[in-house]
Amino acid sequence: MADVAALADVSTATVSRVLTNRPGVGDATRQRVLGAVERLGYRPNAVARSLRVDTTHTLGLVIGDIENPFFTELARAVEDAASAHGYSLILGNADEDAARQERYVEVLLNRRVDGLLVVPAVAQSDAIGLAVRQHAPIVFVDRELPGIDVPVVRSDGRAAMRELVQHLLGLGHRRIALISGPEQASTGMERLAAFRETLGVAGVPLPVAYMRHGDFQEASGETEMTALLALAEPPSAVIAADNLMALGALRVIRGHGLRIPDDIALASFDDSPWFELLDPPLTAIAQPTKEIGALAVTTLLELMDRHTAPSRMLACRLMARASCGEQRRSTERGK
Amino acid sequence: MADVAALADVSTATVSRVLTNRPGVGDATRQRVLGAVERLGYRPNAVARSLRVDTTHTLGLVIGDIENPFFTELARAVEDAASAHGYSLILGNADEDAARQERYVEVLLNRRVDGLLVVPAVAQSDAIGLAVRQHAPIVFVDRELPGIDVPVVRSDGRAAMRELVQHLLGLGHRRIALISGPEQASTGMERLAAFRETLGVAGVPLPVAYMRHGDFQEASGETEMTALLALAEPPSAVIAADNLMALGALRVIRGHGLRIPDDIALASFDDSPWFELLDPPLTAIAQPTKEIGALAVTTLLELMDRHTAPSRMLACRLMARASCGEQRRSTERGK
DNA sequence: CTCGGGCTTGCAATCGATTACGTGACCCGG
DNA sequence: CCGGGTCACGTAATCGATTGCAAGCCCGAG
Repeated sequence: MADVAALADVSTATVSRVLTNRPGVGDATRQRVLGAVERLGYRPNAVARSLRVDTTHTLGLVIGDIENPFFTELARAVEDAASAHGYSLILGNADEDAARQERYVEVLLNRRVDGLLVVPAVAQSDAIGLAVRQHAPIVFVDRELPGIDVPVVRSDGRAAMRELVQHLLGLGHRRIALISGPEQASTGMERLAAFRETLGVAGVPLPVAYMRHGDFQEASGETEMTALLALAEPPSAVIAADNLMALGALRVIRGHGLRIPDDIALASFDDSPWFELLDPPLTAIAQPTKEIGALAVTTLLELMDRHTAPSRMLACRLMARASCGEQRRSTERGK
Repeated sequence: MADVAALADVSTATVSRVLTNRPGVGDATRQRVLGAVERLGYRPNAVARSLRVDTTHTLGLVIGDIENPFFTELARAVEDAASAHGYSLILGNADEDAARQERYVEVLLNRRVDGLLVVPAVAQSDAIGLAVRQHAPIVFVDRELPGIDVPVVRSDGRAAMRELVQHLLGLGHRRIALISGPEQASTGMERLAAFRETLGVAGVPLPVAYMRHGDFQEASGETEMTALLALAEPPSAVIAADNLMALGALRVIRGHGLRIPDDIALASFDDSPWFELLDPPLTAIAQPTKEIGALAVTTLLELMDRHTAPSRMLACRLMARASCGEQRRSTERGK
């Protein structure tokens, strides 16, 4: 910057004023400065600027598992929204691991991100607790943490699960199993609770063996589906609490040579573009991922601005296809 | 930091030494400092540190289209590798748009990332050209830019395409079409060239109408496949140059009520976990995405360290499945 | 007792910007 | 011709760390 100033024969203060479009610089001087900038290929040092103005124009996003299409779509939506608001995004992948999550939260806060979006991977987090006490702007996405009071942006898994179960009941299923998420994940718990509740209200029995816990990974979908098929009385329908476990479950079903939906019905949380290309197309609950991401960013910006922001919940959509019986005309088509 | 120093009754210099694990601090003092850090919930300011030591421990990644599963997998691999080496990752999505790409490169360099990974989206880039002249450490991934001499890490699309075409020829196909990428993308061109060449060597005619240009997006796969089916003599086999276009093409094939592979065969660049769950499972060329990402990072680190690094090319693998005829025993399973 | 050397610690410059405040030039009305 | 106001620009402090240099201390050898 000093070089630019020297070449343009002004002070660094003036260079700064030109580069930040501040008034109080003569037109001639401005041109001279811009010329010098151009000639020298000068690059303002955003690090120094951040130090001085105490703002980095950067947001942080810590997600549970970047392998999971739901999270990658979320990351994309967040990146879009952030960039639209002039913010860069630093991405952290916790890999559903407590230590990695803590480390990332620390690192991002040390980097002085202006705000932090977190999909909490584990039930407890000292780092987040401390940060919240220090009034760091944090918003939870998709999941929440008990006892930590920050805005949450997520979809209504309870209503969605209820709708899906009723859909299955309506198709005549009475032996319905659920491959749920880990106990620590609030989303997993919520979906399980809604599942039990809806069956209970309908007076449909629910054997303990029909409630399985996976870890949101493909392998656990395989494991749990295998266990279900080994039961004396296997379920007639299975719900997977996320798309990776659905993928694993599907593999096992195919491996056993079973037919969908005649031998067993399958439905999944999280829709995917290729679900409708399967044979039969897979029934799924579509989360409004893009909206969640965009809303998470605006909520975070609001929190940064006003020091308070409301939690928000978005509705899911049931994409009823043929994988649960009674071929229905599916209503959706691409986008 | 001053607060910590005051509380521990030392100078900020000593606090710094303790926090960076430098020798020359007495044990008692060290403990006092750590205690003060703990009590105050002190967070070192990485921005200030970066300004002083002129290194941010951050890498930048600008990818073509975050919507594309290939790139998200790449991003994941890069994030993994970066984090393993102690670096954070700032992610930029150029959306296959020249202006956005330029903007991101500028922003990331202004942020003083220690190194930059770019999947060049367009044929020309002033920002990258300038940066390279200024000796910014940049590595290209997957694609390259003519006239700009930086290390490139990518897979061997030429050999892969050759193998795929020969596979199709071996299955008896003689009317083979290609839905390629845009002319600006080096990968698109390379795949097209290998396609023509292999057919030429085999003496198989290639109508101009069989060479279509998409833009790597799903919609263009639909468009081009529709055009191919409308030909007087439609191809017996179609290759899509990426998985999104394959998805679009598949939609159209299904929409026309055609059967794979009897009516038309389909193969794709970029494998996906769900390809083998389709009916019939889709033949694809699997790129070593994880390896590309990891190698890109190590290449970049090498470049940062030694100011020079070689380009590297990795081999693809043909996943021959049933979508091109003659059910073969596929050799792969999972990852 | 003195001196040198090793260890611990503090002082102060530095990284590259932003910005409050001050200063001089110029204009204009009275 | 003078006072005040406006405008353009420079001076220097500041953000929060790191680090070269020097100073103080303690200890043992001579």
